[in-house]
Amino acid sequence: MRMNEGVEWAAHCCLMLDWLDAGRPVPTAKLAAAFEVPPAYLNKQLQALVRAGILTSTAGVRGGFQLARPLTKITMMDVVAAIEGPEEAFQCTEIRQRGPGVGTPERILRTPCAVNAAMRRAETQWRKALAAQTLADVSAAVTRKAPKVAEQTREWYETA
Amino acid sequence: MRMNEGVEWAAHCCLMLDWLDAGRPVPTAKLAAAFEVPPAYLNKQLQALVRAGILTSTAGVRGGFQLARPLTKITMMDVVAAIEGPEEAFQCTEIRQRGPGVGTPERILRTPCAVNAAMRRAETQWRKALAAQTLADVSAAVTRKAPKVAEQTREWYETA
DNA sequence: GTCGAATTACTCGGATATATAATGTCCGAGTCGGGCAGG
DNA sequence: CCTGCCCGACTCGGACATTATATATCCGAGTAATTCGAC
Repeated sequence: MRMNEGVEWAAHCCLMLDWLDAGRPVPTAKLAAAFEVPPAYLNKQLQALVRAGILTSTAGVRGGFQLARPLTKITMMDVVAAIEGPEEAFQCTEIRQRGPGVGTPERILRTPCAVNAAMRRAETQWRKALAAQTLADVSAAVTRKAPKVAEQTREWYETA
Repeated sequence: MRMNEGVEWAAHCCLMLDWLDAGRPVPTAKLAAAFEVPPAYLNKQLQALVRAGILTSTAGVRGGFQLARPLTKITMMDVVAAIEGPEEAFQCTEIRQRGPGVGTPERILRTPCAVNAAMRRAETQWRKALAAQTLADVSAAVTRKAPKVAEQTREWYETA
């Protein structure tokens, strides 16, 4: 069970877009250069963020990606869901009711699978923790340790 | 990010081993028949449970698998860790420090990655929720809805 | 009848294929900006 | 000098390879029960 690498990329890209505060779209190539990741593959992840409504995309010469809303309105859960999809990590296949059954199918279907319930309980905690943290919180944590990060990022962006 | 199907199998097998209360090892073939899953592949998952110290295995004619300790001493976290391995789902690759850097490497290495920290916080909640639930709890939840499950399971096992 | 050793069938365990998903690449459609001609 | 149109380059977007992981299978090593023979 490994999470897609794209989640990390997506989160960092959102932060960078906020720090740049470019006022205009930032192309994939710039972001890819900043993190040394394959541009085309990063583009694919950014597309997913657009579909999720986190970013907006602009085509054409000075095109690229922009934040669709402020970081305070984007949770870690939003980012993860955008890249990983909405489905749960644990997928109950109801093996309990297969085979030379224990109990009648009817009764089994009425009661939920306890293993599944336990898994969902844990996963709900995970999702709640992710939803409780906005990208603004994360950005603030970075700024606390490295106050000049936004300024330095802008500086690099304008020179490169 | 999908969890291995083997986790579901492993959890249900542990429950069944407890319900059977056979007093002797139960072979893979029986468990596989009960759930209609590929025997050889199930065997692989059970091996992982043995390596994790959740089950004990016995070779030979009347061999098979047994619980190494009571269900009260086995948490959902144990089962997940046995199948999925110990590593975290989110793996920080430190992309922030790659590329035409923002800030000096030295300073960056001193401060932890805030994105990673946020992810770990969520994942810790998940792990805590899993560790808080023992298989005994899960078994109790099943028994509450279907009190005869253990009896029926034994009955099936002895006839088949 | 009892004991012991060889045999045999059964089971685990890991090495080996196959299917599926994640990662990475490529090319076309669309669009914005700039250049150029005409007024 | 200003305005409108055309051209071209840039960017996104999705279709297409490639690699890694999960799923599934197979066969050998080892063991315990059973059988057979000897005492």
